[in-house]
Amino acid sequence: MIRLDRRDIIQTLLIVRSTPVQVSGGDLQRLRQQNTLNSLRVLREARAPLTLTELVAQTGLSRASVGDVVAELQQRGWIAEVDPTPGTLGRPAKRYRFRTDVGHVLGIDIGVHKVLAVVTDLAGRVIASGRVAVDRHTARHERLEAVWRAIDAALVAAGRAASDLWGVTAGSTGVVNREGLVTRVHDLPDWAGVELAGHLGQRLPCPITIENDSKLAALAEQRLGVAAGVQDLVYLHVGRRPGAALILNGRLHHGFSGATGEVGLMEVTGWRTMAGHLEGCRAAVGASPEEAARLVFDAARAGDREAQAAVDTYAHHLALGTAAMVLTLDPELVVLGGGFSRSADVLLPALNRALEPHCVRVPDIRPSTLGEECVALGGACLALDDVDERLFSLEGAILDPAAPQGVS
Amino acid sequence: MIRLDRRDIIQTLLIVRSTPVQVSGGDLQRLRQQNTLNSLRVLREARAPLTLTELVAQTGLSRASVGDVVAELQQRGWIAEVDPTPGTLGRPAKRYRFRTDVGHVLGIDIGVHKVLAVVTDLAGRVIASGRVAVDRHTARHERLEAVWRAIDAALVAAGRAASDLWGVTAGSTGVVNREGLVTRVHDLPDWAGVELAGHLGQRLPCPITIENDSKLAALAEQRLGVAAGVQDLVYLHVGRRPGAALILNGRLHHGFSGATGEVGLMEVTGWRTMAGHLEGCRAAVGASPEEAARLVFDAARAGDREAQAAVDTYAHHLALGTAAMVLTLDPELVVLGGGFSRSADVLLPALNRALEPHCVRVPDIRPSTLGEECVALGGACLALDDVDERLFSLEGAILDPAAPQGVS
DNA sequence: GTGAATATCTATGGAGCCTGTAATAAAGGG
DNA sequence: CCCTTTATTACAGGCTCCATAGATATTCAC
Repeated sequence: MIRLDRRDIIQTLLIVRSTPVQVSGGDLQRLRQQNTLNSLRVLREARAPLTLTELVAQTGLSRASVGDVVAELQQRGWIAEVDPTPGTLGRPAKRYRFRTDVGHVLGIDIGVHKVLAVVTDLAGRVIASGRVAVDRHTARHERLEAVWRAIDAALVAAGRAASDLWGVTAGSTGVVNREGLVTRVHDLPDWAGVELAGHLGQRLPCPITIENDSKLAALAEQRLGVAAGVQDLVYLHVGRRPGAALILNGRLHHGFSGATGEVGLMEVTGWRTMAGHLEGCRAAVGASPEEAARLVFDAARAGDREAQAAVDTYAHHLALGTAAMVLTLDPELVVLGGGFSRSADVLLPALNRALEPHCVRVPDIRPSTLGEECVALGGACLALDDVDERLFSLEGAILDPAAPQGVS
Repeated sequence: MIRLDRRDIIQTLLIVRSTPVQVSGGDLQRLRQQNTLNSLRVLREARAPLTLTELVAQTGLSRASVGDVVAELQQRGWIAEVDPTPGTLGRPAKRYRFRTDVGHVLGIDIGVHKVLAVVTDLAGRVIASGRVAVDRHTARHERLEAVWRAIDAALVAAGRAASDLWGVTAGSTGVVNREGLVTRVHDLPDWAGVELAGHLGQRLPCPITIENDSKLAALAEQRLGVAAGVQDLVYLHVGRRPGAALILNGRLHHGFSGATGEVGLMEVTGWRTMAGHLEGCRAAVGASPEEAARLVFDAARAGDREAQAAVDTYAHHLALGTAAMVLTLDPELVVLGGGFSRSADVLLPALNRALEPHCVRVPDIRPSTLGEECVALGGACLALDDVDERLFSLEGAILDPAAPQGVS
């Protein structure tokens, strides 16, 4: 993850405070700015366009002030007037809505088999996407070329230019450190050390964040998927090489060097070799490694005893690493994502049974509801988080939607 | 973790919240309140008393406004004037300091062998403490009685009454859930299910929080001890029954049911029985279980091969559980606390060696610098955090130090 | 000891923002 | 066409902040 913000550590005589000093009072114009941003936020989070009266109720300001604020927001282009709804008693009130189309963000999934770029508006709605197929043997420069093709396709389909983007987040396999550098990769031999942020920055004039793909998938599930609103969760990527990502206290946990959720590196868990139990099954004979697992899950579902035993063995090993994380973190929820989660109807009960003996309280386990776009969507979520922070912080407030890139 | 505040409950019954959305702008008086709190915070976190000019520089307000604000704060009793420092050029400026003595908090450690209560001022300085010895066989009501004796002793020594307390946090062994109930205890047979918050609330008219003891120790290390300022850390309680607590993103991680850091429950780690490797040593023959470990560490330090092997075995098991947490969370630091940490000179290198093969990056490991008061100190820290939140949030701002319990 | 230099404090005027109230405008129903 | 209901507009009043200028207190140089 890039964008290292080093908060000052304020020391009192004895105590190191957890909350840094933030100056947020001040000028009268500051107050107006705060009220403006507050109104904008209320409008942004409302499901439907709001009338001034509704806005008055929700912001606590007087009608006159809200009127002023709304006029300024409209003039600056942040909000738009909507046709008043007829059929109400009395004089119909003007309605205003947040203009979700004044800015866009880009989420990119740079995977082993595909590159996917999605363009969303400020509400997180997907406007368009671009997809380019690659494979394990695609060289680094070709993969980077594919990234640009996917981005261009998505932008063209969305009818937008790179200058319309307010933020970009790309997800990559491998460990991504605080500086946005990909430090360790298993799947792609020449991918380690790639300078993604710098590369993308050559043509994308906005803040760029690089993050691990599983982490972005976890974020997507927490924002848009099956874990909506859950504060503490473990995202389990189940596939040939399982992995994990954590949402703690509602935020993505990045770790000191980016290497979180790597419990599978411990030999006792058997995560490195556990897929072999599935591939060695009779039900998988002759199939490619990618297809083997699905065949075995299908066979297990159909009642094949050997396949069921293989699934149980796989689940047993998966449970070892999962239990370590669950016992450490006591999350509310475990989300099953990744390729094998499509066979969650077979895998989930097996995992539940295997976790039982280890855990004090087996958390709720749910299969992912997002498809293979989850990483790109999570990238868009993270970029939108960043936009939000810039937009609603008084310090770096974006006053004019025309030039949002000007951070701080 | 609980926050018992009867006034809160009454208000909730009476007041129907009109605005679900959090409002933070608003009135002109609100702006003044914000500026006042801001100035108070700057004064509170300054190392030395400040002049008006310095305050002007740090708050960004004009001299006139700061003058007003300071006059009000002084009149309300939050700050005090200090004798001007002579020897400066020009007219000497008045200096003001935050009055750390207007409020106090209480941190309580309800342990197996002792009950310790510390009274601190608002800067976290320990004013007085009270200590009562108990043991494993002390019955529940006797232990609760001991808690009151420790509290009373600390209050008497501090020259304060219960009504002077702005917050109380008690640390207890066992798992403490979100409601503040002690749900699972190993050491004390009749302690599970004790209603600590309700019990303490009978005579302490302020917000009361109950938390697990290791968690409070971790917090103390992050605020006052060896981990000052570290955002992500694993606190390892090494003793006959090892445990762990986590600070993530600068905050105590409580977990969904409070059972975090329980990786030792997995049989493969061997945490439940690993102390036996030390106690079985020749160096420990005849010693009580409490003393055995220290004797073995001493022998290992002196060169006893058998003792060194026992320490290595202990460290090997400790490393298994620690590696699971480190690989999961990728913390910046691991803090060694608990009884055995006094022999950190022997244990720490052994643990480091044992972690090496498991971890990608072995985090920094440091022994605790706080003594056995760490749990009570951590309690005071948590209570102070809560005071801070009430003090500096606009919603529940404490306007008058005379009656701080009245939140909002 | 006296005056210059420096920095703080005190007081006043002006501007901006929010609030509340009264008057005006716009729709639907009878 | 008039009445009811609701939204908008206009204006006075109060509060807070800022800028400026003059008064005050201390140190330093001679």
